[in-house]
This record gives sequence, C-alpha cells and structure tokens, in this order.
Amino acid sequence: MPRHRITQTDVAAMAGVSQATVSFVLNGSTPSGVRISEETRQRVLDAIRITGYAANPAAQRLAGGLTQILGVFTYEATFPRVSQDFYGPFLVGIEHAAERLGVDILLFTSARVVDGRRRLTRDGWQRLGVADGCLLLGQHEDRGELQHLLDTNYPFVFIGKRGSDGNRLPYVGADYVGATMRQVDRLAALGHRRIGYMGMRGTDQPTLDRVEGYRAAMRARGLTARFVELDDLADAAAEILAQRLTAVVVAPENYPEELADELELRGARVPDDVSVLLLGQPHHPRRGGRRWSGFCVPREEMGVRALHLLSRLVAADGGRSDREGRRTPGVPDAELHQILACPDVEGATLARPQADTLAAPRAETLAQPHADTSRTDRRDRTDRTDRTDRTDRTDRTSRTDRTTEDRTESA
Amino acid sequence: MPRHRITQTDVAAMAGVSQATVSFVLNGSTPSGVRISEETRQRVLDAIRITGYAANPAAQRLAGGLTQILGVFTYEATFPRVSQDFYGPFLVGIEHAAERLGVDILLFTSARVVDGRRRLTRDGWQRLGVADGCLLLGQHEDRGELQHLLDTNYPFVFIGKRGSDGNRLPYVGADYVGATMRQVDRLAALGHRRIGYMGMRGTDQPTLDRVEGYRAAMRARGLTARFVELDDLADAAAEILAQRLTAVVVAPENYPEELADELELRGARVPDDVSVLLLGQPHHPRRGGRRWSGFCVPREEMGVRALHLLSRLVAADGGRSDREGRRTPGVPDAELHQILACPDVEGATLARPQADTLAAPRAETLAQPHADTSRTDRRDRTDRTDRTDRTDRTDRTSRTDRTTEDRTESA
DNA sequence: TCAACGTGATGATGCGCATTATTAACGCGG
DNA sequence: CCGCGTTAATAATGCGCATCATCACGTTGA
Repeated sequence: MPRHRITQTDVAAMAGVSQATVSFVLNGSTPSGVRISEETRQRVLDAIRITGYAANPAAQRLAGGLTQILGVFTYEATFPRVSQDFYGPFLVGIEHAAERLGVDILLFTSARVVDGRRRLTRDGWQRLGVADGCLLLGQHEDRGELQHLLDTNYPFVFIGKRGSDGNRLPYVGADYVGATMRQVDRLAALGHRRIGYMGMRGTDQPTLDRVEGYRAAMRARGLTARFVELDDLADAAAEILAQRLTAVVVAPENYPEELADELELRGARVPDDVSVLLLGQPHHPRRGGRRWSGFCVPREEMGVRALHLLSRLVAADGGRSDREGRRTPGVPDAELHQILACPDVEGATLARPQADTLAAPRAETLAQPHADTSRTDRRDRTDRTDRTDRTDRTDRTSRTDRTTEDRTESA
Repeated sequence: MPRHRITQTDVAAMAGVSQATVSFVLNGSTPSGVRISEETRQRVLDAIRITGYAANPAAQRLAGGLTQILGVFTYEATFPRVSQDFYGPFLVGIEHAAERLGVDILLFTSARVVDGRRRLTRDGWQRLGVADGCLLLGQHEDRGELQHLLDTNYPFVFIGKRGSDGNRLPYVGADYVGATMRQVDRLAALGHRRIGYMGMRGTDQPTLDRVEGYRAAMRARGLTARFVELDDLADAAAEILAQRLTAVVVAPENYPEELADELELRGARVPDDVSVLLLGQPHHPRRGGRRWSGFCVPREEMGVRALHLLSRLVAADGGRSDREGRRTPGVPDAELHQILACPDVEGATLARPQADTLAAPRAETLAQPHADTSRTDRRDRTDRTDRTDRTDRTDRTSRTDRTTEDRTESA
C-alpha cells in the first residue's frame, strides 16, 4: 500500500518534468513569463489521470492556494441546531449548494462563546484560514472582527441583510420590508382598516425592516399605524380588542400562538374577529397548531445564494490578498447585496373583517378582563433615534421618518 | 495591521528561544530526549498569551500534526439535509458534541456521486486528510474504501451498527434487536397473540436486526412468526386481515401511514382492531398524522457518542500512523462498538386486542375487497442465505437460525 | 584528569504545493 | 561570430509547524 500519498513530484517524475511544471499545468500557468507547450501539458495531464493525483488541501493552503473549503460561522451562542433553530434551514441550503459547487463545508463549531455570542478572536482567526472564505450567520456581529476581515481581505458573505454600513458588507438578505407591506395590503384589500403591529422591539435588521414596511404600507393607504407592545401577552390581547383592531401583523418571535390563545380567551375568534398575519415562519410550531397566514423567509434559498456568492468572491479574489490594493476584476457590486422575495403564505388566520366591526365599534361586547385602555404603549418610539445611523442604507426607496405621524396616532 | 499572522517564530523571538522550543512547549515536549525547564516553559507560555498566537491548522496538518477538525462523510447520494433526512438528526448531535469538544466539523459535501452513492476515491482521499478523523454515515459503504482507511490507519467511526466484520470497524449503533423484541413484548402483554411483521426486505443492518428481534421475541413467547410482505399496500392490508392478525410491527420505511389508511378502508380501525407499532421514527410524518407507538432511535445521542468516540480514537492515535505497527495504548475495545438503547414511544396506535378476536375468529365480518387468502408471501425467505456472512457478529447473544420454524408457519 | 552521563535546548529538515527568479535552447539580424 | 529576443522549462524558496539529530554545558565517578 502506498502509504506515501501521490504528490505533484510523483506526477512530475512520471511525466518527465519538474514539480513546478505540474503545478503550473494545474493552475493554468500564467503567473509570470512561464510557458508550457501544449505537448508537455498533455503529458502532465495524462500522468495526473493515471496516478489519480489529487492535491493536498493543507499544503495548498499553506502555500497560499485555495482549498475548495468554505466555512460557516455563526455569532449565535449555539450553533444552528439544524432544524429546531431558526438558522437551521440556512444550513440545509448551504449544504445543497456546496454539493453542487463541489466544495466542502467547514462548520466553525469550535469558536468560544463569550458574553453570549461567539467570538472570532485569536484562534478563531487562524481557523478561518483553512477555508477559502466564510459565511457569517447571526445578528450580533462584532465591529472589530468585521473590520479585521475587511482589512485582511478575507472573503465572506453575511446571511441576513446588513443595514448599518451595509454597502461594505456582502450579504444575502430577505425582503422583510416588501413582504410586510404586502401583508398590510392583503388585509386592506379585504377591508381591514384598523391594522395593528405587534413586536417592534429590538434593533435587529428584520425587526427594523418589518416596522419600516408596516409604516410605509399603512401610510400609503392613508391608514393609521398602531403599535401594540406590552410585556404581557394577556395585556396585549386586551389592548388589541380595546383598540378595536380587526387585524394585527406580528413578528414570529412574539409568541403568536399564545397571543391567539389570549384573544380567543377573551371571546375574539381568530381570524373571524381578528386576523393575525405572521411576518415570517413560526418559531416554535405547535403540534397541530394553526396554519398561519403571512409570509415566509426563503431561508434555504438564502443559504444557496449566499454560498454561490461567496464562491464567486473567492474565485474573484484568487484567494490571495491583493498586493497592489486594486481589486481583481471581481464581482459586480449589484450582486454583493441580494435581497430575496418572501412569498406569501396562505394559512387559516386571515379573514374578512366582521361587517359590524366595519360599520361601528362594538368592542364593548367583547370581554376585556383587566385591560387598561389608557395604557397605550409609549415605548414604541423609544429607540427611534437609532434610525439615524441607518441613513446610509443602499437600495430600497428611502422613506422619510414618520415619527410625528405615529406620535399623533398612538395617543 | 499585521498582514503577517503571528507564527511560532514570532513567539520564539519574544521569549528568546527557538521556534522548535515553542513547538515543544505547545505539544508537551516528550517526543525524544527533549527537555524544557519549567522556567522557559513559562516564558514561552507568557509570550503566547501576549501575542495571542494560534496555530495555523494547515501548517499543522502538513507537518503531520492534528487540526482539531473532524470530518463527516456520507455514503448516501444526497448529503444529510439536516432535518428532512433520516440522517439529519445525527448531524445535530454531531454539531452539539463538536461544540463541547471544541472541534470544527468538516462536511465532505464535495465527494462525487457515482452509481447512486458517494465515493471516496481519488480526490476524496486527499480531502479526508484535512480532518483528523472522520465519521461515516449511510448503509452503502464500499469494501475497498474501508480497507484503505484501515490500511492507512485513518481514524474513523461509523454511525450505525456494522454487522459484517464489524469487530474491525468502530461504530455507534442502535439496539434495533432489543427494541423490536420489546415491542413484541408490549403487544403480548396486552394479550396479542397473532402479531405480524411487515417490511423485512432489504439486507441493511437495521432490517436484519428488526427481523432478528421479532423472531426471537415471538419464539420466546411461543408465538408464531408471521411475515406480511407484499408489493402493494392494499394487498398487505388485506393479508393482515385475512390472517386475522391483531397487531403488526412495521419498519418506518414501509409507509405505515398508508398501510393504516388501507386497513381502515377495509373497516379495520387502528388501533382498535389492529395495533400497529412502528420500529423507529416515521420517515415522512404527515401533518396532523397519527402519533405512532413503537420506539425511537436516539439519533442525536448517536451523533454525540460517535463524535466522542472518534475524538478519543484520534487522541489515541496521535494522528500519526504507527510506524512500528503497534497500536498506541488507545481506546478499550469495549468502547469501539456502542449499541444505544431505543426508548419506547407511547403513541396512539397501540391497544388491547378485541375480546371477540381473542375468543374466536370472526374476520369474515371485515371487508376483504380482493384479498387472495392463499397468497401468503413466499418471499420472506428469499434472501435468508445472506445471513451466513453475518456469523462473525460480535456482541448480541447469538440466535440460531429459525428458518425451519418460519417455514412451517408461513405455509 | 578524563570519560560517562544527564540536562536544556537548538539547527536542520521536510511535509506538498505556489511562485519567483533563473537558465537553456533556439532563431535571427547585424 | 556575437548579442538579443523568444520560447520552454527548471531550481530554489518559503508557507508554519513537528520532529530528529545534535550540541553545549555542567556533574559525577573512577
């Protein structure tokens, strides 16, 4: 048994050339004034075929070449538990794309968790090096780390839109803004006018986008934006009824299932009395739970696209850092930021509003256990200020700040 | 920005020692007559801490060291789509274990598919090399490839019991035999006597084990083994009723959901008239489908255990092939083959047999659309011959061949 | 006084490949 | 006959690390 794996030197010997020549043939030669005659080229190629030579990735990488290994790193404390997790489906897409691309996937499961999120420090950096490039998942990325990636010109792609200073960061995101607008439109088309929004806390990009979409769509229809945001779901349900909302859109992380329970507990049926549209897939689908209407984030597709993009970046980069500071021909800027559409989902939580609700308020007939009507949420604007740092957003038609409008409404 | 990543040489310079010394300190020095005084050791350690040095995996690997990267290879044509697939849950467990172990996971998604299964030829071999060791998934392993792994002393662990010449192959499997026996016992304990088995085709290990368990348990209770195996599920359902079986155990790949449909179509309720126990998790769970009784394979746990075992093998091996042919102290043989218990699942498809069924046959009252009663399956022994090559099985109490018994029964 | 030995560390080498610098052979005009 | 440009290929180097063979320097025992 050839304990000694076949190397370029072996191939070279068989072809009667030098190791360097083999390397040149394998890599298209071009680098400097090196030429290989078509004849020897064929000889080498034959030798490779006969010996079944295959490059040693470690050696390739050490010498500055490419490995055909792409990495996946996540900022979340726990690595995508491939299905239970929100991030799981991305991995599925990534795997799929990797198969087609013929690359291997390296999961950086070893990165240490510090302060509830994974860090890319120290050993992290070095480990990244085995891969030609890396996919980044999760919300809580670290500025310093990113800067380092940028500085070293290490190819990477984010999964999930990057708002702040996003034009520097390649990403594949989902069109939360547009999809949310469509949900409002669906409701409006059925006759809904009092449409609420639940779940606007958090400064993560999806939430910001959903809120933006909601605001824009409501405004476009001349409707009033109403935010329901209470710590307690029971209170929230009460508030929805108190405000005589006929529909709410809600982000999936806000326990829609439980919200519906609370609503029905108070005599309001879903969707007959209150339609509920989910702005994404349910996070913890209940066994035999509702089939939610709303939209779904094409997570697998995002994974696929992200890996393809990364693959292109790597190819463009040639894996080497550019010594002259000038970028290789590379990838057109348009592809650097991809926003994928989120298709609507036809579920069982969307219905026409009740006729009487349309005509006149009769919410009083609905039970309001311990609802404090005057307690309209005032927190819906607390973090409005942070929108200022998002002005450098790239695409999406810019929407003016409608803070004042909201303020008058939510009183 | 230090484009030049920190190397052992840098650390050495700071500590005022040679690069070799740094390497020794990092690896516990021992190799030959090398000694490092505690003082310099500390000096080096400090330098490492200060510089934040971390080894370059590619270089380590090239020089014959370990990478802390463990690979996952699958023989299936498609890589475990991390949840839809049967193999998905294993990956989840593997990820989990990897996090705790502090290793990275390399998915060999690039291996080419030949003849419907992935191959480890050529480039495959080399790519394996980046990882310290590798987990193997799937049924259709190739002899030649395994032999090569064995020859090169490359550390690997199978997920799933390996019957044929299993003592040479480290694996983590599930106790299909025992679990299947328990299912029969559950049924018998409720009063079932006419218990059938469906889904015995195939020579994969799980199937062999299930059949073995069924046979053993039936025999232990003095009951008659009855195999139902028809190409058409409708026929199978008819056969079950014709034979007046009050219960069947069925492997999950045999469309239990559809079988139940067919049974009920013929007026036999599940489980009231026929109990159905599933020998594993359902493969394609239907939305709002039955909650199956039976047992479940602890797939995540298997993934975890497998990775742990692999990790130990790697550590024992030192990553180097043994030049003298003698194994490193290593892992006790007992751990090389792990069989995990499959806990019972309490579902809704198990019930006491009908009183009248117990007393006297009255199957005639049940509809038998186009059942050919005389058509007892004769195929249930066609591949019995291949059991001969399994005589070298390791653990599990050996069970004598009961072919004759079955033959008399199935007439 | 010197060989024998233990201690603490270093220099050199090679893993397999990419790449740069250099060489060899050849044709050709002056 | 020499210098020059062109083509075709090679030698040499280094990536970062593990390891083997050595070496310098005491300490002992005879």
